[in-house]
Amino acid sequence: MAVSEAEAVVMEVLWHQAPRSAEEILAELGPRQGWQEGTVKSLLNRLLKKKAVAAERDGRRYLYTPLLSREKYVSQESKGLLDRLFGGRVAPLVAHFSEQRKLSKRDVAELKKLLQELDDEH
Amino acid sequence: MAVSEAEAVVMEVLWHQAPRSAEEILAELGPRQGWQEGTVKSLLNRLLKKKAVAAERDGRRYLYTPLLSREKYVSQESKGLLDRLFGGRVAPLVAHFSEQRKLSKRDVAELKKLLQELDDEH
DNA sequence: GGGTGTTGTTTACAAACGTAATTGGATGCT
DNA sequence: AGCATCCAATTACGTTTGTAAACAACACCC
Repeated sequence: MAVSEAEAVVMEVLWHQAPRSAEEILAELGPRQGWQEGTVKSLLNRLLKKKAVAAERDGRRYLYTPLLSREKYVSQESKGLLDRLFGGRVAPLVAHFSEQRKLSKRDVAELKKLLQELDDEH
Repeated sequence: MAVSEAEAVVMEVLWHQAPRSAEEILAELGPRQGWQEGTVKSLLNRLLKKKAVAAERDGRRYLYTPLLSREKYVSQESKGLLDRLFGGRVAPLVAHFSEQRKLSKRDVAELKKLLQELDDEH
């Protein structure tokens, strides 16, 4: 089953560092998202049910670890958008951002380097 | 309010050609999506409520036209993904696809051309 | 050993979504 | 005028999502 947007926020915390307790996650997300304890607990349980995280007992509490990798999640999301909106092709996506003036100097430089490196792998 | 995924499928039909009647839309989506008449009608009504399409009477029926442009929709969706997953920057997105081997020869060629043209506008 | 705190589990509830059936109003046929 | 037909509008219903409160289990202190 799909990881929802709010759930993904919790995943980000775990991708950044794991394993972590619910309390630690709340400490980070409470302020940032204005979430209550119950909210984080619920999201963690849904993620457990979806097999996106694992819980390992640590005394009175649990420590949570991602089972779904960020790479995999990002791939799914990105491919979804690419397929739905750009016919599955990357160049039109970039062209879109270019037209929207969303390409920074830095982006352009990095893209050139990337393409260069692709060439170099002969 | 946000246009949902199923609603976006209807929008695609209208972006491709408009104005169109509910019947025409159903003729296209019924087979492709396995949707019943009521489904398409409901989606059209939700899109009306969200001001994403307009309806103009044509005798006994309505003709629907997009109010939300595809450009705008694509921009919102793309920016959302970019911000959520790639820190709002394009180069990491492309790098991701590159790592996933999702860059075709054609993509690479087009990207080079695009970057070239960006340079040319001095 | 009974209250108190701490952490996890279950339940709640409104909004959005996917999917559709039902109802209702206008049009036309007989 | 009465009935069938064709659309659109309303209502329905199960699921997912966002957000959280209520409840339960266990450990600790006095």
